[in-house]
Amino acid sequence: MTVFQQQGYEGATLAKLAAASGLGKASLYHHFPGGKDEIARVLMRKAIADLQRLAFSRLKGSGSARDRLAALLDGFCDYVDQGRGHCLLAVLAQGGARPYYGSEIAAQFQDWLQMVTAVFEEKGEKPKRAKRSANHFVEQLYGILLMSKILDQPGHFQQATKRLRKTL
Amino acid sequence: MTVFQQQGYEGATLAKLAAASGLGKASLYHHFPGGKDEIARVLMRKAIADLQRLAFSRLKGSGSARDRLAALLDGFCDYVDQGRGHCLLAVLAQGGARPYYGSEIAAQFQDWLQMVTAVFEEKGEKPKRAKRSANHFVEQLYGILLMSKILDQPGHFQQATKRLRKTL
DNA sequence: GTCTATATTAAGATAGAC
DNA sequence: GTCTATCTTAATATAGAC
Repeated sequence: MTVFQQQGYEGATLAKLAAASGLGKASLYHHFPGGKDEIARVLMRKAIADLQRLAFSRLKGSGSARDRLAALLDGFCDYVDQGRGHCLLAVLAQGGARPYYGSEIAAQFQDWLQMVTAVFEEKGEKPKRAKRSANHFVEQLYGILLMSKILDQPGHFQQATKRLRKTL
Repeated sequence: MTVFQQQGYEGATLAKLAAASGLGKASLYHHFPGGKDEIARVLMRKAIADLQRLAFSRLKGSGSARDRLAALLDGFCDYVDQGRGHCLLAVLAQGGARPYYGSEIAAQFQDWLQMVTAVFEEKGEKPKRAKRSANHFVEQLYGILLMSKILDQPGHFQQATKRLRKTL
């Protein structure tokens, strides 16, 4: 997972994957006969499951709408290791592998956006505005993550997510 | 430029660069003796110059602070071809090539953030708050761009930037 | 300046021993 | 289930003709 997150699909060579896993290349093919493509696909589904479990599932908790959005934000921070890590879904959706994995990722984000939209409606916003708020919220999560990578300043992610938390 | 934007550093092979440029591989080495690394570096500096010229330089215009921020936003939309293209700087800052190009990119974004901060101070915001506003603004630009890639819906970029324009 | 041809290395992938 | 060894292809890079 780390290799794909940091190096992207093309940069994640079997040699690096073998080294990172502690196995030989042939052993990787024993577990993943489909090779690199299968490894990436399994990791993509794991990333979806992780992000669902750590972040978006927390919208279904008890608590107020505001608290559940805050819980989602906290879960996202955990998922990306407080800005030190990446999101594999964002990585795969941007690079040359997008044609192979993009549609499944897009469909998942559409689901998640609907979940967030429902929470903003709960807060009293009308459907159209709730949808805009949901888009804005998720865009902020990924905007903060991306700018933290670009600026490469420890603390930027924490400051920006703290700022976002206040606006909820 | 397009090949690097779409395929990332590792995915941008010399064969693809040759095909896209209409030259043979050997001709690319005539113009760029340093090979792929030199091509990427030249393109990175061109991307900085383009983004400066199309977007951030417009903060220095006449007009109100609000109008100049809107001009920056419009310039950014042009730079990324209304969401259809990528930003090479974001691509290089995220992938495996980050150790080689990241510091120059980070320094440039620090400069740009300072320029945006100054405009928010002009709008009457105190230094601390102006810095937060500037961070938030640039994060939104890149958050919108990234989410447009993830969702892959024509129109999402336009809708989101229109929404952002209203909040200025 | 551009090309063909080629050298060299690394990548993805498989065979078969243990 | 893991390994060494190997195959095939593709990648970076260069030589040298035109």
